[in-house]
Amino acid sequence: MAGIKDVARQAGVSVGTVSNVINRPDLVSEQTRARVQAVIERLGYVRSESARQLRAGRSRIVALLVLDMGNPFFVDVARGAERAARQAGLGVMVCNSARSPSEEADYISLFAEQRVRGVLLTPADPTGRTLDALRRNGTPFVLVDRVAAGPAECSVSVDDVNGGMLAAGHLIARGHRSIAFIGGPPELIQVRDRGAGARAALAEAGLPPESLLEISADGMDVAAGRDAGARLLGLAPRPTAVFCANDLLALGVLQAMYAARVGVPDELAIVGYDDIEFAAAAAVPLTSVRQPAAAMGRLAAELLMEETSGADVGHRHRQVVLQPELVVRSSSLAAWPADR
Amino acid sequence: MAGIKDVARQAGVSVGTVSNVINRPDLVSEQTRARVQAVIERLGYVRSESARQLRAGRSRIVALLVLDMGNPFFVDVARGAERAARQAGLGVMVCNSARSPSEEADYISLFAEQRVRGVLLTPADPTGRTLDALRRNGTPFVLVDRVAAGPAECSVSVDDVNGGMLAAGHLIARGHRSIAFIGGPPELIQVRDRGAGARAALAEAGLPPESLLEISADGMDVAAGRDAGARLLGLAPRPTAVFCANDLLALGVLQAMYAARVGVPDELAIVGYDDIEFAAAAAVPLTSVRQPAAAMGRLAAELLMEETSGADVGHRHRQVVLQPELVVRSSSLAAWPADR
DNA sequence: TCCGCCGAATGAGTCGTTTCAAGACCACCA
DNA sequence: TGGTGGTCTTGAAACGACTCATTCGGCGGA
Repeated sequence: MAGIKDVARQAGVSVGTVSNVINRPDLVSEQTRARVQAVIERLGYVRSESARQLRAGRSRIVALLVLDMGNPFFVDVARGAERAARQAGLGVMVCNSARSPSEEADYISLFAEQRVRGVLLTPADPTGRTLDALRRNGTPFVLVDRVAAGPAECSVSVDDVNGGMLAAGHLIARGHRSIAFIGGPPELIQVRDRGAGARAALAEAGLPPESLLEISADGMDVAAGRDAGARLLGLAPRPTAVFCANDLLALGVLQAMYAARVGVPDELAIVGYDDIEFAAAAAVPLTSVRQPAAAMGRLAAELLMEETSGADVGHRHRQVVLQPELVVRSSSLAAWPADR
Repeated sequence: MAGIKDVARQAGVSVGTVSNVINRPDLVSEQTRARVQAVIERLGYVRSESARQLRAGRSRIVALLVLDMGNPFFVDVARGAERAARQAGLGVMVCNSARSPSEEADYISLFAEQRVRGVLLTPADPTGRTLDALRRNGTPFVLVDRVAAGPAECSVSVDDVNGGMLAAGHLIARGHRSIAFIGGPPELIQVRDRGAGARAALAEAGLPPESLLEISADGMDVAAGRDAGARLLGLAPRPTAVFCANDLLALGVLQAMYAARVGVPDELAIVGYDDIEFAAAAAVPLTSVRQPAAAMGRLAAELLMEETSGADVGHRHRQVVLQPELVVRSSSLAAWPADR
């Protein structure tokens, strides 16, 4: 494979000049530039990124380490981050820790070897060892979908309490007075926050706390939702609406209702959370709370680039909190409450 | 950041010895090794991948360029490829061309700059310019989910004709004698092959060709499926079963049936294709034809590594064709045909 | 003719690692 | 004592591009 020296020799100039043709064309005379360009084309010369990096001391790559590549949410985060990085001439390397602390640690050391510009991540390791490793070797990072522990670190997250308020508020506005909240394992902060938001919405509307019936699912997947839906069906005065902490739970509930021939939304309104791609594809398109995933990715990348840009003036570590958005579809639009 | 020279100085040995401690520990005496290791730990030394690459002339990274990161199929391909590459000590860089030939071309030149070990890709550019670029600069590649044009190239693909046979054969075995096939735009080879498989299954069962009613959707998404489902509902003797070229189409049909209160599977059986993650999460869990996505990724990576391994002995370019698998769920299991 | 200036081109030095021929040291045997 | 073999260690030469102080050549003005 042709190197810069081959180009220089064939064009009859020095390597320095070839380098200038590529990186600072204004320093080179018109005709020299044309001649060198021609040789570059002819030889199919491609510069070696590793040599550039070695010289520059750091790479032009930002790492993005997500919890689950299969989750459309993170795919959107990746898209947002990629776009922002591209505009700044940086590449994004997307990696998947699959919620495994050991894979996460593997990737972190890979990143260190690669001398990446910085890391955007949602940590999988609850002990925080991952972040310590980054801090130790001085790799800049931005937390995604988590709030930073202290003011010396950047993070971008979403306001889950408000998300819960949006969902429950919508159901209340549609006339529902008895609402179930299907949450997953209560140790997940996100689930707790969404429930808290729902309670706040009830209180704000002047409804008694008993109007919200909390059902705890033993997971955050479709099967758990199906189980919870079955339990819901067994209740004597059945709630007229259900708010699920997650779209998968909502899809599970929908399955249970279909099997029991309970009409959605007329006999039971459903609101999910996350607005995953298939929320709109469900048998009854699902009303859901959308997280601004692409914006998170973009902001995270921008914070990182601000921190690592040459212009050292004034990067303040920030903890950005974004607001979710309610996407209304058929599953919460029963005809009757509007009629009353 | 500490370099190998700092380690050497502090440990009182030469850089060569430090390198040996890291890469060929058996050449170094026990006590020297321990001393050097201690210094490495203390200084937090991390070797620079770019310097290694520069020396080695090529990187330890395999690129995977997929059509659509949002598609669970490709996520599985990525997982398979990643696992195989990991075992061989290589990293995988997953990139998303989003079906755009220009983005694809951008990535190809990025890969060239990075001197990647090889590329696994599903080309987005129908003109084949992408592959020419790879051939020109001698980057080894393996086609994924496409059949190679000639015997001088590797590919891993899936037998779509057989997939169509499996789907239609299943419906025939369940007693259906009038089946609709909802295909997407006919210029897609995959769609044509799946339809051809379905026709072959009918012929094999001795049914007349009219038993298969072909409906062409103007897309491969849920909306197109909903439209096709509406058209299906308008038919006078309505088929008792439908085979969709894609799970998204099938979900769209399911939506249309739910809205029209046509029972699935009792009044209409549905079979999809791809077995995407949400096939099982649909209101009626969807029978579907699963593509061995992870196996494709693994095999593609293995073919590439065989080609690029130092052991030059006998890599024959191969075109591997894998077989799909039918996953039966509720959407095709009506009670009645079994009873007859 | 000499000086100074300017744009253009040069080429040596540098980045951090791996590799490899050569050297140092020791033990053993003849 | 000299030779031989073996184990460790060394130091210098790559790898390919970028940078920057230096040089070159030409030109105008004194």
